[in-house]
Amino acid sequence: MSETNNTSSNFIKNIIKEDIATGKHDEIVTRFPPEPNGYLHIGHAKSIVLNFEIADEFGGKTNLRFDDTNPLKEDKEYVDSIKDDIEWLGYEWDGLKFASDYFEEMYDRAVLLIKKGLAYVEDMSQEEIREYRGTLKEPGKESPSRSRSVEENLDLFERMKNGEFGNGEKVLRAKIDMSSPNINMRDPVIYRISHATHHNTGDKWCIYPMYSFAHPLEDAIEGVTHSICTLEFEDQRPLYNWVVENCEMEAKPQQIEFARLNLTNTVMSKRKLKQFVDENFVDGWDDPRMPTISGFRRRGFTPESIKLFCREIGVAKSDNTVDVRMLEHFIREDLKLKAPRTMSVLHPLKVVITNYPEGEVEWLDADINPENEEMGTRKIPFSREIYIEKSDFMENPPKKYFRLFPGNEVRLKHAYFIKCNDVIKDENGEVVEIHCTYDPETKSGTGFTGRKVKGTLHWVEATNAKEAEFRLYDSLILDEKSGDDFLEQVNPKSLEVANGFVEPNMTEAKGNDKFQFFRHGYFNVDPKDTTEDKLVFNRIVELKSSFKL
RNA sequence: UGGGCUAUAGCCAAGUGGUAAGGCAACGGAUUUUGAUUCCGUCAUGCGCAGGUUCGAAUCCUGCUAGCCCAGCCA
Repeated sequence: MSETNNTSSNFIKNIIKEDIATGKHDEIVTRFPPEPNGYLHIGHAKSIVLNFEIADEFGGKTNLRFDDTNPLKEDKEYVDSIKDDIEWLGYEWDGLKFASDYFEEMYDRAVLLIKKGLAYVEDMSQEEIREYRGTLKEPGKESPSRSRSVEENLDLFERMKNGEFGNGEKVLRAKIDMSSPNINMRDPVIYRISHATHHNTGDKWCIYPMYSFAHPLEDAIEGVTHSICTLEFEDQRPLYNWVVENCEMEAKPQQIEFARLNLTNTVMSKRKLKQFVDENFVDGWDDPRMPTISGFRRRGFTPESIKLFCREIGVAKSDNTVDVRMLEHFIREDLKLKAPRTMSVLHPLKVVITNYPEGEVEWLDADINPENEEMGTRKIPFSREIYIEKSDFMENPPKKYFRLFPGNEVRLKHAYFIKCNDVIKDENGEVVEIHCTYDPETKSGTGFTGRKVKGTLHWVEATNAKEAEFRLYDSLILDEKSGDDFLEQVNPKSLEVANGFVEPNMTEAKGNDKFQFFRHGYFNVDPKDTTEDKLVFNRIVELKSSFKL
């Protein structure tokens, strides 16, 4: 993966370089630690790219570790989707781990803490614990349970494990400092009782470790050298270090926090995305409008484009909102040389070429990608009747309109010049057909230079055209400044469905094939809804355009 | 004075005492059988603000200001 080394440095790489230079570590170990309670999104991709490529760059390892310490929220379905998404991005993890693999050891470490007088079983209710915790500005109070003997704590904790108590009756707390200015240090809960079936360990356990206790242990057990997480965990770092230290872990992983990704016109929280799914604003977690990895995949984004984007946005500690147009830039960039060019008409308008012989069809040569000649050529039919784009004709055009209008001549891509002579309208005055004449002298490829035209139009020959559905996407969210009422910011026009035509050879297209439709943009064959008789195309991104009507 | 963190262009971001990289966006112009691509050019006398140290400060010091995070038996 040598493509990873062309990006500028960031503060995390600088820390690692320093750690290698000083001999603190010989080998770098990172991990990507998702909780299997939802689908991965583009923000996770930033973390995946960071963790995997940093280890790769410095010759280390990266584990995929599921942080499955809360059976109420987690599910194997998510484990599978997460693995799929990471593989699709093109990364291979070194170890496949589960926090639940370490439940036994975590339990032992908790017992160690109790023996050292650094943890105790709490009798108080959740409400009481909260009251005793104090507030942001006032210190907390010590619980009566805090002074329990080691023996009693040991006994109680074992009975917790054995299922003698119901949910919420007891918790295990670390004994740290109830008056700490950092609330995380005010005797945090490290084990709770939850009589629930775990996707991995079944009913073996009814007590589960909390994140703040489990995570540092998991990292230390795996020998993770740099535990990279997001900014909201910064306040937990003292607790993280406390756990590693007092549980007498051999490895001393270092937690480093970076700012999570925000995108304009996008919501990124799992809660909100889940709401879109549950309330049917979208078609599911992989709806092409969703910022999930699976949504981008179905939309037609390539792994490479997402990785290029993640490398380019950088890694820092300041809150940020990246312009989604930057992501769009990288998919255009990636597909430019890869995607075959083809012509499609999304909103058809029939054109009759009155001086072209009836019943005759000629097959024209067309290059598949003018920027990548190795892709070769294709044949496209041409005849007396074709379809052009509705927006490529105006009866009364404004200045600088280069397309078709009465009396004007334009080029049909790969074919001939045509000139508009007549406009046919229906009873409502709507244009339904255009009559043109063509000039045989102007055939593409013959080197005709007799006269010039300003516009070149795409088109599809009518009798051989294949019907297709086009899904034209716009952002799901109109304005990124959205609070709890973000549903009010939902774009009612995030999806427009058009029914039109594609070239006849497109019948061979398969799910996830990507094309550039001339003058429209890049499209992906929808892998779910495309059938033998109906092609469905998802618009990945439009071509840039300086044209304004 | 609860604690933690952040501040460099419209948006990201490098920069770690030697005179503001790069990308996106935008705007000019050339080429163009995609109003695309490509190419060329423009875009911070300035680094949240105010002082100070220094021959020299985005970088060091002092004091402010603004924004984000923290009171789950979630992660």
